[in-house]
Formats: sequence, structure tokens, C-alpha cells
Amino acid sequence: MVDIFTELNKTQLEAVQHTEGPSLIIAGAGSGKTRVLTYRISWLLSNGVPASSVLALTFTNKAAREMKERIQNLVGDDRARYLWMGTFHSMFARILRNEGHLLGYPSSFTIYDTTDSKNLVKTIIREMQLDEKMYKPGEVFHRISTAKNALITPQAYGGITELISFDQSTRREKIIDIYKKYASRCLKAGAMDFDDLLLNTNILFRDFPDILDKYQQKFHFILVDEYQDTNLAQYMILKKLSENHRNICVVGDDAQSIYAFRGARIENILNFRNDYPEARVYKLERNYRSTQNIVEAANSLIEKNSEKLSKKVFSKNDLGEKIRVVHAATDTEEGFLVANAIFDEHLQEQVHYREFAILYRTNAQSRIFEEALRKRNIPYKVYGSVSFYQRKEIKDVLAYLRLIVNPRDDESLKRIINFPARGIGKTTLDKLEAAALQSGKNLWYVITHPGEFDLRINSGLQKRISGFVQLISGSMDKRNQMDAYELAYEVTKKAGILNLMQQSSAPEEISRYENIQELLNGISEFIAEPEQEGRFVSLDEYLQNVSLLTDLDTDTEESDDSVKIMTAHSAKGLEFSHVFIAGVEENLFPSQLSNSTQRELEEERRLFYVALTRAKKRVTISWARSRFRWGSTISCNPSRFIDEINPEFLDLPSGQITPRNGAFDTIPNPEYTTSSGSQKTTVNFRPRQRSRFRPVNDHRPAPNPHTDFKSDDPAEIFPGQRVEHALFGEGKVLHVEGNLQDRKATVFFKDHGQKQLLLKFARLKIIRQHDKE
DNA sequence: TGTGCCGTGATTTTT
DNA sequence: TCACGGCACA
Repeated sequence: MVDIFTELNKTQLEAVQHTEGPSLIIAGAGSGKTRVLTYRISWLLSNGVPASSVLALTFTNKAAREMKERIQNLVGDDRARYLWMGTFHSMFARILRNEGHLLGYPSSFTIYDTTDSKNLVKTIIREMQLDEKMYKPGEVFHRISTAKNALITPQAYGGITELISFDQSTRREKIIDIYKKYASRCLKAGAMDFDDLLLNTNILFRDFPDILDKYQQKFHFILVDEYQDTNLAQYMILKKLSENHRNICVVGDDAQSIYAFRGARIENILNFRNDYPEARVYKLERNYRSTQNIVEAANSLIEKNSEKLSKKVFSKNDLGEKIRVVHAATDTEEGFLVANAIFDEHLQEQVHYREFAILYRTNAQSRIFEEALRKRNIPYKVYGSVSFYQRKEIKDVLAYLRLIVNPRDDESLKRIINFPARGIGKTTLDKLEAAALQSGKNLWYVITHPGEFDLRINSGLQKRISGFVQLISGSMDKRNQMDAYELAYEVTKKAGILNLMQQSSAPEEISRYENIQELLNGISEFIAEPEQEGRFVSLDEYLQNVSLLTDLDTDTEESDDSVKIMTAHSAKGLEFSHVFIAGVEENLFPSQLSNSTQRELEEERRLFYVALTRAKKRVTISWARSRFRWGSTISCNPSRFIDEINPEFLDLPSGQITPRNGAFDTIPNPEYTTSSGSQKTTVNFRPRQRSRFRPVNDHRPAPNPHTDFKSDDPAEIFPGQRVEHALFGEGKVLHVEGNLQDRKATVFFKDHGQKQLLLKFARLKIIRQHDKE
């Protein structure tokens, strides 16, 4: 093991070596909290603590993976392997796979994501014949989710007068009934949603003391990352599990609590010492990441919050530059100014593009920066757009796999019974659902026992349905002979999904096809992973793993030199040399929906604090005087947060912020003109393709040949050329039409025939200028 | 059963 | 503005 005495400062060392009894580590931004956690676990392991008795919880797969890797490096693979280290959800899912039968769940239960959950809520609302405008599925689901996070079961919901009277005040008194139905339907389907993983663990521990006892005995040491973000359900589980040994170590920063809107309770960390009076508190106050200026500026801002633990974060790094505050006339100009600044700094200061990040409050702001960066030919990656696993085609394929593993999963069945289209339409599905509802059976039971129901379905339809049944049950039988990849590949092929997409030349279809390939690659990587040690990996195992992934778990490859664009929320835990915080305006940051109460405003302020402290060297805050929102231009004022930073740390060009300050005028900006025509130049510039995020967890899909495909500029494509397409291979350009943005080419591919391709999507590589056969 | 038009409504979101 | 969902039609 590395010498911890040289690698850690005094407080860090103390926190690492504190083994017995509860401890609270207050870790300021950039203070080396991950380092402390990993060393602490390594310390435990190298002092003879068995890995299987250590439970280490994080909020993201990425954080868990990074820590695991670091621990492996410190103490070796074989020791680290048996750690219970992962996200709250995945660790408790693991417990529920083992013990869930006590609550009536199969060990191969399906995990519903938010979309599945909302769909089910919607179905129930329809069945109850409620007005969908009054009972919006999303809102109803949110109520249910909030209840679950607060450990309120459907049975308990009625007893909470606050909830009932709130529902009455919004004239939605049926929410309790929807919640009850929703819960029983999930149970019937053998499915849990994300919140159930926590709620059911609580129920399990509450109703089965022997099970609780077993895990209390098992986990001698519990460590929790980002403790400020735990909700009540998580808090209770931790409290119960640590009751016996009381070796719980929580790490967090109250100043970075930004998920209250999802049920996180900042008071969990604020009150830790009440729960564990004997707890030792360690404060990591030295920031190793940022310059003194950035740290001091962030401190001066967060001081405005009343709810906080006392700590004084400081930096011994360089003093650094002041925070630049710049403003633009319009949001479009803001995009240009930021893009130009990045371009110049990259060029003049030799900073890699990957050292830049643009942070904002809402995802909708990304477009402007995408366009501006593209125009400057600056590589970028947008985080947090449509998740890979949320894409329709991915969800469709996964629904097949889920149904094979858990035929009770009605949501999956509904999703795919008519995809690809096999002539089983809405009317038929309604009949099946009615039969299922009446009999209390699952849809799968209904379609496998059609004789038991009075379905009134004609023979043609019956044939099609039994074809579907055969497709699925055929694969079910092979679950133990074929591994996850073989089975997934076979199903996708047999269901005709691959064919369906291969046939089409529509750009969206091609992209879908590529995504499915990526998914399959991912499965293949998963089963080949060293951790599997070459054993047989079933589809069940793969699905258990995949349900809890999001594409934020993607590794940023070292070689990837691109500017990162994301919300301030997504940036938590990351660091960049140069950070741009954009759209720092009243009603945007802080959000207009969050400045009504003191608590909400304080959370916005913490979010801004998080954004500031991502930066190592330089922060640039920008705002625009007018912004295009929801179809019209609105005028904006600079955010109060700019005022709240001690001006001593700010670089305000003429001393104060007024709409007249042309702070960015100092930056060379040949592209941009302030004339009213400037907007036009950008408006018709559309993103060619949203930068895609590969689904990567611990298992990285094999590099997709299509991703590495180098294409030529659409403007260079002309009739007569010999070109290559990632999927269709070689072909000859017959005809090109349309203007630059909508340029469409007719290409004859020798293996796939004639296709029409929109050049802004289809990537073509020129092989020869003139096709001489 | 599949397609196209119109109206509505729109934060943040580790799982 | 843009995306999605509902409804009307073929």
C-alpha cells in the first residue's frame, strides 16, 4: 500500500485512521474527499477487515467505479472485489434480489425506470376514467415518488392529513387510490421502480428483524458518499444498518446539497451529531483544486446562506485571476462570446479543449452553445440530453429482454406486442388489457391462455398473437443455454428489429440501428468483462446490471479533447480548468420557479456555489440582456448571485454591472456583429447531429466502427463521386439537391441499392472524385 | 391500423 | 421555439 502518511494531510489522515465509531467528514469542494474515502477503505482492508463486511454507498455508478478502481490500485483486485460498493440503488437491489421473495417479488424482478412508471400511472388513470388534465401522469407519479421517499406506503398515505388535504385542495383526492393501484400493479408485474428499491428495503428491514439482523452483522463498516443528498428512505436504511456496530462514516458537504427538490434532506448531514452524539467530526477545509480567488469568491457567496455547518474553505494555490463577469446583448451573442473566448484561450494559452466547461441552469440553453461552438469548429460534448437508455429503440430492445426474463412485466409486453408492427393494434390490446384487469392476471397469462377468456378476437389476430407468444417463449426456453449476448442478438434478429432498420435509409433509422448495435456491443462487453472470469453470463444478470445505468456513467476518454456542456447539476463532482457559467440572470439562475421561498433560493445559491467551485483556474460568468424563451424575446437582468460575490474577487470592466458594459468587447470577435442581422446568421444554423454519448459503465462497448467513421463535409458531396457510407458501404452519388442545410443526395450502393440521404445526417466519405469503373 | 395536423405547455433529476 | 400527445382521417 502507498504510504498514507505522505499522501494525506493531517485531517485527512485522522479521518482515514478513524476506524471504530461514527464519523462525519465535512468535505469542502475540492478537498480530496474521494481520496479520503478510498484510503479509508484501503486502510480497513489492509488492517484485516474482510472486504465483504464493508458497505460503501455512492449516488452514481461513476463515483463507485472510480473509487473501486482506486482501491484496487491500492490494495489489489482480489481484495477489492468483494466490497459491497456501489450506488444505494444497486446495493439495495442486490439485497432485494436475495430477500425480496419475502415481500412477494421474484428474484429476477424488473426495475421500472421513470418512463415505465409514468406509463403505468397513465394506464391506471385511464382505467379509473379520471381526467388526464387534472391528473397529469407526471405530477401524480411525482406525488407517489415523494411519498415513497418519505417512507409513506399506500396504506399510510390516507393517514397523513397534510397529503390528503393537499390533494383535496388541488381537487385530486383520487391520488391515494392511484397510488394503491400503482403499488399493487407493480407487485403483480414483479417490478419495482427506483423508489421501491429504497422503500422495500425499509419494509424488509421493518418486517423481518432476522433479515435486518443478518445485514447488521454483516456490515461492520458503512461508508456513505455525498451524505447531504440522502433522502429519508436512505437515511432510515443507514440508521438501521449501522445500529449495531455504529461504524458509520459519512462524507458530504452541506454547501453542495442541490437535490432537495428530489427529496434529499440537507438536515441529515446537519443533524448527524444528534443521531450519533459520539461521532467524531473531521473538517476538510483545504481546497486543492481552485485558486484562492475562486475559493474566496465562492465563500463570499455561500455566506449568504443561513442553513449551514460552519467551515472555512481555503486554498493555498496561486491567488489566480479574478472572476470575469461579461454580458451580451442577446443569448445568441452570449453563445458567440463564449465560443470565441474558448477559441482564443485554446489558441493563445495552449489550453486543451477538454479543460473547458460551459455550465448553465437549464438544458434548453445548450443549443445556443452547440451552434456557436460548431460554427467555430470547436469539438464539444453535450451531457444530459436524451439518455441512451431512454431512446425508443433501446427501450424496445430492452423490453424484449425484460419480458423474456420476467413475463409478468406488463409494461414491457405492451411496449413490444406490436413492435415491430405485427397487426396487433390498440383495439386488440384494449381487449387483452380488459381481460387481464377483470381476471387479475397478467397480460402474458392472457395471451398464453386465450381459451380462458372471452376475447372476441378473430382467428387472424389470434394467429398473430400466438406468433408473438412463440417468439418470446422460444427465447425463454433458451435462457440457460444461451448467454446474454447470444440471446439478445437472436431476439433482436428474430423479432425483425434489425431487419426493419437495415431496410430504411431514413437518417433516424440509421441512427437507431447504430444505437442498437451499440447496445449489443455493450452486452457483449459485459459478458466478456474480467470480473465475470469467463463464466456463463445469463440475460438475467445483464438486465439486473443495466437497469440502474444512466449514460452519465460514461467515462470521459482521455483522448477525448472536447469542450463539455452541461447543467450545473450534472457538473457536480467534476472539475475543469476553465469554467463558463452562462445565463446568470434573474429568473434563470436562480430559476424563477425556485426563488419564492428562502429554502429554494438557498438551494439555487448552493447550485451556483457548485458551479463556481468546479473551476481550477478561471471562471467566467456571463449573462445576456435579452433572451429568446418560449417563442418570444424577454429582457433579463443580471443575477443577484453576481452581486452577492464580494466584488473584490470580480473583474467587472467598469466597476459595476449595467447593461451598457461591453465587457467582452476586449475579446477579438470577427464573426460577430451587433447589428440586428446578427441573429439571422445563426438562426439557420442547425446542429448536424446531437453529439452522442456512448453507454458505458464498468463495461465499455467495443469501439463502434461507425463512430470512428470519418466523413466529409456535406458541401463537398457532388454527383459522380464514389463515396462510402458507414452502413451501406460503397456507392456512387447520382444526384444532389437542396441548399446547404437540407442537401439531399441520391446514392446508388452496390450492396443496398439506391438510397436518398439527408447529408446533414448521413455521413459520407468521398473515396474518389470521379467514379470510373 | 397507420399517418398527419393542431394545440398545449415547457426546471434542475445521481437512481 | 420546439416537442409531444390527442384526435381526425385514409
